Amino acid sequence: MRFTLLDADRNGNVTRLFGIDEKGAPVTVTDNYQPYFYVLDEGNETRLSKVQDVKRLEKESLTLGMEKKNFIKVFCDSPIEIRDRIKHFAKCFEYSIGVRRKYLIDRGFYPLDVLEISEQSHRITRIGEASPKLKMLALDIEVINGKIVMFSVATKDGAKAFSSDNERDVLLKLKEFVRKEDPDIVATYNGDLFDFDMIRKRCEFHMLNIALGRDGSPVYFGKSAWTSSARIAGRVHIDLYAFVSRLMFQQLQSEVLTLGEVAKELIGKTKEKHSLEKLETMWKSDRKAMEKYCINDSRLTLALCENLITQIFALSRVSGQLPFDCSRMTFGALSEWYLMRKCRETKRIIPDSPHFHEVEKRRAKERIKGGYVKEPVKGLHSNLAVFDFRSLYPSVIVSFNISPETLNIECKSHHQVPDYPHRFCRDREGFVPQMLKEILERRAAIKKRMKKSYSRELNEEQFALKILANATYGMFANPNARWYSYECAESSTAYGRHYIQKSIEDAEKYGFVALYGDTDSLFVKLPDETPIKKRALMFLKKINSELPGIMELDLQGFYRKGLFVPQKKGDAAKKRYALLDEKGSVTVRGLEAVRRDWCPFAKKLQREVLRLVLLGKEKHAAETVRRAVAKLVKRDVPVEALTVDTQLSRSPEDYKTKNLRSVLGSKMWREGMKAEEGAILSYVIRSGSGPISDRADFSHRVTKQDYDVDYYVHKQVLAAALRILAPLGYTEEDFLAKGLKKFAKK
DNA sequence: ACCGCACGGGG
DNA sequence: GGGTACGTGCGGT
Repeated sequence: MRFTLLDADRNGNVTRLFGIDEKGAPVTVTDNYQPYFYVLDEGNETRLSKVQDVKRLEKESLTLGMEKKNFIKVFCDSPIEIRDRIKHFAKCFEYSIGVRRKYLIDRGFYPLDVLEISEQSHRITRIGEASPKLKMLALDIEVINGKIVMFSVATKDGAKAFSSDNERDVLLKLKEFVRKEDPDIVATYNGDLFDFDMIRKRCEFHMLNIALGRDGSPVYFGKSAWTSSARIAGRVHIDLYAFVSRLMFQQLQSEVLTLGEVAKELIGKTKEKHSLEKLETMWKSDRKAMEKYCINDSRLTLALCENLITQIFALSRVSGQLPFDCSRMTFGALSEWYLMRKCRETKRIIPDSPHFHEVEKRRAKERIKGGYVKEPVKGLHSNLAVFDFRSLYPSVIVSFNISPETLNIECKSHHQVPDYPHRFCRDREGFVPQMLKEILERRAAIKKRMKKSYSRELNEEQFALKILANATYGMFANPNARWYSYECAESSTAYGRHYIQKSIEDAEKYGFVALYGDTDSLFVKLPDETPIKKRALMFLKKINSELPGIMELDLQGFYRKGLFVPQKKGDAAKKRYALLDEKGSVTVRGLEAVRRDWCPFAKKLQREVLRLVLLGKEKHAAETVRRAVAKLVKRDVPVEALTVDTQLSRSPEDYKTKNLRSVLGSKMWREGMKAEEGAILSYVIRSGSGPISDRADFSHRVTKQDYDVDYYVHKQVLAAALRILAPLGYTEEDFLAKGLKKFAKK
């Protein structure tokens, strides 16, 4: 029998593999697997064989650091436990790798591999790869006053919703729908932290067991220190928010990762955003409209999943991690698992995770100096060229052989790190640079093929490789990482700073004005802001002829306009700019007031101001701000546009300080409304004096006559607008007409 | 200026 | 599979 591997879990020494067969039917295969770990062979075999619960020993030769060494493979059911018992006399390795993952690594199985299970021996062997057609279902729930009142499911055959005042019915119907569709993939948007968490809580309340698993098991939750994930046995739950927020956000223009914004950018479809109050009203008065809203959400989620699943699969194939896991990983974890696979394939010892006290020690070290930032020349500029180093840190690591085992060792020649005593061996290639070089070469080959004939699969594969390559530096700097190396991280950024600074100097010598530079990128214009293309290309050629190793400067693009906002004093280096390209589309970084404690009125104004400024309509922008201020002062702005939703992260009495949430929450208690952890409060600031926490009131009982003009003018509208207009020389005074001055702050 | 706390997504 | 996010902005002192 043949099947495509989609997921796996483990119970004791039995691993269950989930997949689908050639006809697309679900398959579960079990395989026995005896866990083990390694001990450095120091003549301690006899002693090891006497340790209780050790099942058997084997000898193996593996590379550790730069040398081959002899190890004893210790088979036992619980490597961590045995290791604790013997660590006083044996040097132990590979005890800290979860069995489910170690199984796949040892067997050499990659997700989406086609595996064959022999009828006679039950041995599982790898046959090839597949891109299977999978049954996908997207799920979305609606919650009113803490109860699940509605859900919708979307599949390729259409979408439907179910709602009822009886929550039990909703939950039972949900189970029925999912089990009837029997999807391979369940897609949600924030299902790990919201939908499935909510479903679990409400099931507990009703004492229901909602068995969504293919084996009849309920949804179960993988806990990690700061997040949790919802697993469904036999199906792959893809939480698109988890994926997008960890691995995709850098590719996105949008700085908020709401379903609406992400879907708009990736699939060109979006959703209407309703306030919580609106939803409540809909539930009371127009359930059909609410069903439509809910169905739209699950449709969007489905479309987004269809769009992203091939990318997730590409990451899975490259990193060797299951789609469920790799769609929830951070860059660092992904690259670590890749290296772990490669260790096994090249017969190396896989480094273990550091222990807590070791992590603490690493954390206590001084922060590693980061990339170089050239403060932007603030204001609006014309005719810009933007350069960036192609994969700066990966190319530095490869070019200078930066790896823990090549650091400060005896050798004939070495690379000397600028401004640091560290040196890296030049004679023999280190493990990390070797792996990285492989990734970069593989990616370059794919890009070459793409130039001849573009395909989506190739693009997704090169993107997966890019993620892996870019994560390598972060791994050196991450105290939790197996390949952590303070010196390697320090050296990577030192080389990075050296070469970006040098390229800035060279650009200036070449006659450009260097407007801004950050880590690996460089923004320039000509002094008279004349067209720049020809000179930029000449400059690029010159620089690249001088760069060492595989380092290379790329032309990122030409822009008609660029607006730069300087960092506040003492602020960490952060990208803050907006660009207008030759086709008229706008790129924004770090400027937008996207936090949810900004009211819709201020957010909308800021977007408009930015658009106008980039189009060169600065006066028009200023006038728009003035009009917005005047409208606020005339009390002509609807309360909804000033309403901010906030969530109680704990019960009101548990807040340690007096703040807006604690005050509002207690107010609710006093008035007999429940305000528990998780409650959403929609508030508007009333006029008056004293801290705003005292003046925040529930939006439904605030009218246009009550809102605090001063607060909304200064803390919302002008604060948002001035982020963009301040670098152009505007101050608050410019927007306060006579008669409004009394609202101005001294 | 500093400090403590909360935010993100979802409803 | 976690004993640990993370970078930042707000309000209060």
